[in-house]
Amino acid sequence: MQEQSEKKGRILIAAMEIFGERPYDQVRVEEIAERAGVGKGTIYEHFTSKEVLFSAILEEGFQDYFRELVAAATPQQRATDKLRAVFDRHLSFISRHAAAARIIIGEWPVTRPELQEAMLGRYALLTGFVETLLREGVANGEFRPLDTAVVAQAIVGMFSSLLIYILFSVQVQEGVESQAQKLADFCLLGLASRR
Amino acid sequence: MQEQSEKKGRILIAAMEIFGERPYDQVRVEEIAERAGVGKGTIYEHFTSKEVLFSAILEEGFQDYFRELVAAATPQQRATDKLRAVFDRHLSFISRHAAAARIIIGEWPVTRPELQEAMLGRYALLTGFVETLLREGVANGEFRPLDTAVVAQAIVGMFSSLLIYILFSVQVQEGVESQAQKLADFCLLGLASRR
DNA sequence: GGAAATTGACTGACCGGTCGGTCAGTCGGA
DNA sequence: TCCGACTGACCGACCGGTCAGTCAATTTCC
Repeated sequence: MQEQSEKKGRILIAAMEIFGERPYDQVRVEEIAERAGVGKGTIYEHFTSKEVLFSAILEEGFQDYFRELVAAATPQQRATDKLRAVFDRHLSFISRHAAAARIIIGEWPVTRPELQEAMLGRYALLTGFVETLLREGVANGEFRPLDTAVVAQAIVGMFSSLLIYILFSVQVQEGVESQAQKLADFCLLGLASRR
Repeated sequence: MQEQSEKKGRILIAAMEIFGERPYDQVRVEEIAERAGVGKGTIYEHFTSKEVLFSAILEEGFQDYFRELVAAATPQQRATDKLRAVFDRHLSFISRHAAAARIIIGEWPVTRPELQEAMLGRYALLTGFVETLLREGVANGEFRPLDTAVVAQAIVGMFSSLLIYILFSVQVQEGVESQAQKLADFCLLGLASRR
């Protein structure tokens, strides 16, 4: 039977959902198997351990996320627009993939030691990406001169505030889009070169 | 023996340290007992379960943190200075109490379901506090009119970026203080009322 | 002496990972 | 065309290790 990869996909999806719901130790492998409609043994056919499965999810989820952000920025001309588009896309991603987002973005500071290095690599990739946008803006005069590294980190930090907003719909009445736009506005004001 | 509370304190400290080092399930109660110089049973004299101990830490840690922020803001006159002082104090706190910070700030989006409500309460308290500073600034004209709720969340998000910076000393050469100052600058620029 | 505090050996639940068995599908030979 | 030996994906009952939490024994202090 050629279901192999199809089942592997189902396992990944189920695992993503469940790991997104509660922390690692509260997730039973058997439960993932059930949700994936698969025997427990089958999971070990594809992943050598629970932890390997978890880190596969992390990697896959992050790749999807990162790809989307990059794609959102690419078509734009001005750095300002790129940044705005990235904010939008970030928001859109976490709305569509709340579970994934919680894992790949929410776990930055908390990860298990074994995965820390990989996590930091991804974090650096993300801030690096934002930083290139900032540099671009500074280079062409859209933004004031600034410490791009620091601000890039700040922006990534704002991303996680949007994450929390989405996950828990913390107070605040209006829609989410306006939330993201306001964040972007606030951010861009801090960047703008005009006095 | 009246050591009760003294031992309880040692337990809390040890637990804080260890829970700060790695995730919940990788922490053995016995290990906490050892580090606290106490028998395992004694822990159960003070806390009915591992989870209760964990949530006690969360609460205690957050209270300390929050108190410090409030205290830092109080003596200042202008909202701008208050905000700056809060940034400083936040940084100072996470430098001094990395383990605690990792738990109380780093775990926002990831918490175990049972503790979620409490976590959200704390999160609301924190953003609420920042928001009052913003409102104050807006009221006396230091800041432009803005959606204080949104920006408050953004600022709390920036706090977590500083946390990651401290925890992992991600790239960036210069000292941490300047890091915090630059964040505050960036932030205040986005707030300033002057055109 | 004894009440209170402390302890750590012990127990039982729990769950990650294994492994022998099943069975659908394949294919060479009759 | 049919058969049956073979393959390997799939499964879930089971095993063994790991702790959280208990409690009888011990120590501490009055």
